Amino acid sequence: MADVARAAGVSHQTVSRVINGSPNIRPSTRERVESAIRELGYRPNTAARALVTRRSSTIGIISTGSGLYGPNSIHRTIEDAARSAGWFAGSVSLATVTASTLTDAIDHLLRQAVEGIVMIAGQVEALELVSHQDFGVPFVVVEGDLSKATNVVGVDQQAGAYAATAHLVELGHTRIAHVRGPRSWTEADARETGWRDALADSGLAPGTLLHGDWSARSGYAAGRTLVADTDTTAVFVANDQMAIGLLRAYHEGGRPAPRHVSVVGFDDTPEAEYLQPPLTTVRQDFVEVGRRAIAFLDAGIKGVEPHLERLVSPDVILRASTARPFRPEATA
Amino acid sequence: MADVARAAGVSHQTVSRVINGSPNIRPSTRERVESAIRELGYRPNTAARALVTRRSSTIGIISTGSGLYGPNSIHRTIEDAARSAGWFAGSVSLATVTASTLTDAIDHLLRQAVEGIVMIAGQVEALELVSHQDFGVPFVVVEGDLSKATNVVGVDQQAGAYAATAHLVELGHTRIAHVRGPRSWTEADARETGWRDALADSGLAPGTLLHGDWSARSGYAAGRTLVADTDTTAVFVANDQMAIGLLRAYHEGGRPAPRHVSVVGFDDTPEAEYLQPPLTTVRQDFVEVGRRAIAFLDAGIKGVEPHLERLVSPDVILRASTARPFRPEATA
DNA sequence: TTAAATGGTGCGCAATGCCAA
DNA sequence: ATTGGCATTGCGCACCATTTA
Repeated sequence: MADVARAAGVSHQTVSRVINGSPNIRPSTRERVESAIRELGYRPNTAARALVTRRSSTIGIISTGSGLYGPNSIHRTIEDAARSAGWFAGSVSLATVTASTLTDAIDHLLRQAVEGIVMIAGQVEALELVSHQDFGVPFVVVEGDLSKATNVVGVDQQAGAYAATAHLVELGHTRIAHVRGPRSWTEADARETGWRDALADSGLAPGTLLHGDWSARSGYAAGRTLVADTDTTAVFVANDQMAIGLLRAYHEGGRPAPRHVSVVGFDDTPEAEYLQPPLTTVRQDFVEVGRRAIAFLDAGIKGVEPHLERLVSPDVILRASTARPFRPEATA
Repeated sequence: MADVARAAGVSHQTVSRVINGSPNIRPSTRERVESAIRELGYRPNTAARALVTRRSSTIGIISTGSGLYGPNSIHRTIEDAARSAGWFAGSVSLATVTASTLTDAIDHLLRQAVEGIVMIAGQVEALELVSHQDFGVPFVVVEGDLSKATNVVGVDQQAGAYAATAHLVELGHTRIAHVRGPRSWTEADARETGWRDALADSGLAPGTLLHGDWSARSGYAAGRTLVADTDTTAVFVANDQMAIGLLRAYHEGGRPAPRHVSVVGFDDTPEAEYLQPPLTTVRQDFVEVGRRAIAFLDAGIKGVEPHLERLVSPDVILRASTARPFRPEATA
């Protein structure tokens, strides 16, 4: 900075003013300083600035559930939203979520003096661990459960599940099963609740409930079980990956969708449209979720109230994996 | 730090020595200082340290091709490897790669005084843009082309494609088509070359070559074209997502795999095993790629020669989407 | 006594904010 | 209304002083 000041014939202080857009600078001076900056290829030293301002302009992102479509997509959009808002985003991806890995991750970020943390996690353990602590910086949880933590931003899972189930009901299905996500995920709980509520509101009894782990493998296992139950004519699966496995199990079992079973997924992964059959699923607007996560964090850091809804509403995307129930007696 | 020194009854210098693991500290003193650190919840100020050491301990990751399985997976493993190696990883995800978005991204990172940059990009434009410049910090390209840039780490795409094609040849296929990735991606080029070489080495003429864009949609389009050509009995598809679309097109066309066509993908996404039929594909060891990327960056930063292979060898995973060619005349 | 081990002092890193010119 | 000077931020290093074997 001293070099720039010398080149422009001003004090280093004036250079600082130009950089920070102070209003009280004569245009000619500003011009001189700016051209000196350009010529010298000068870049302000972030460390020095952080030291004196006590602001790092950095936020941390903790992401869990790597490999899954949803968390991954959200991670990207949050990074992007952070950069647009002028933050430097540092991230930590956790393969497994335990008290110790999570604590380490938070510690890693806090050491870097992040001004806020966004955690993408739906596991109950993670939520409980962070909700009882104060890290000294704003903390926003994405895809968690509103009832389990305070600063949550995400998609209205329950509404999405409700709409997906309602779609199956409208088609005329009366025995609608659900393959849910793992026990410890709040999203899995919310989707199950949506399914349950939609059935109750239609006067239907809950169908079979099976547990998966989000993987195609577990969806396949669930499908193997369900395919034997010919009373069940529709399945709401908690994510697209499991739906892939389930579709295959039904196909193998000689009862392919949508003729023998209607299937709805959740996520709308890019390939959902090209599965056999194309998958009816629930689309979540991850870009909007990312934007809101950063908006909430921003508000927390600035200490103001954010005026934004916490939950984004998802949409059901209709495709060929759902149809009216097949009634052998009707066609016979 | 002054507080810690006071609490432990030593000078701030001694505290600094303890934190940085200086050998010349009496165990009892070290113990006193450490407990003071714990009690006060003291965390060294990264900015101050960076200022004086002129080292940020931060590296930058630029990732392109978000949404694709490969780049996403690699991103995670690099982040993880970086943290294990003591680096703070900041990342920038680029939705589109142009000279300006890439320059912005690099600038964003350089402003944070990153000590090195890892770029996950296979697009020729990106490689060309960075290979003619010196950013003042080590720069490693992941998944690029060894011939296009110097510091490249990745999977041996060509070998993987060669093995995949050779597998089809061994099964007895003689007309083997290829659905490649977009024109501007070096990985797409390498996979095409591997396909071409394997055919040439077997004395076979190249089959039909179609271009896709990595999406299931484009694979579906390619499949619609290929399914009409009954001479082609096998297709090597440059990634699993396109293979999904292609499988569907063949299914719709009444020529399902593996009976009428053998299909090999590339990536081994988690759901590949549960497609209809389960997809034979090429698995890449992303964890190893991430580790090596950081190892190379580390070496570059320390100014030493890395003693590691740049390319990781992939494996062909055999599943049900490939089989011996179907010969109507033989069964008739 | 010498040599090794340990602790203390003050400066400088690169920026910003306040106050004075 | 502009511009400059001085103090300040938290830490590490060079250097010096002191204790211990």
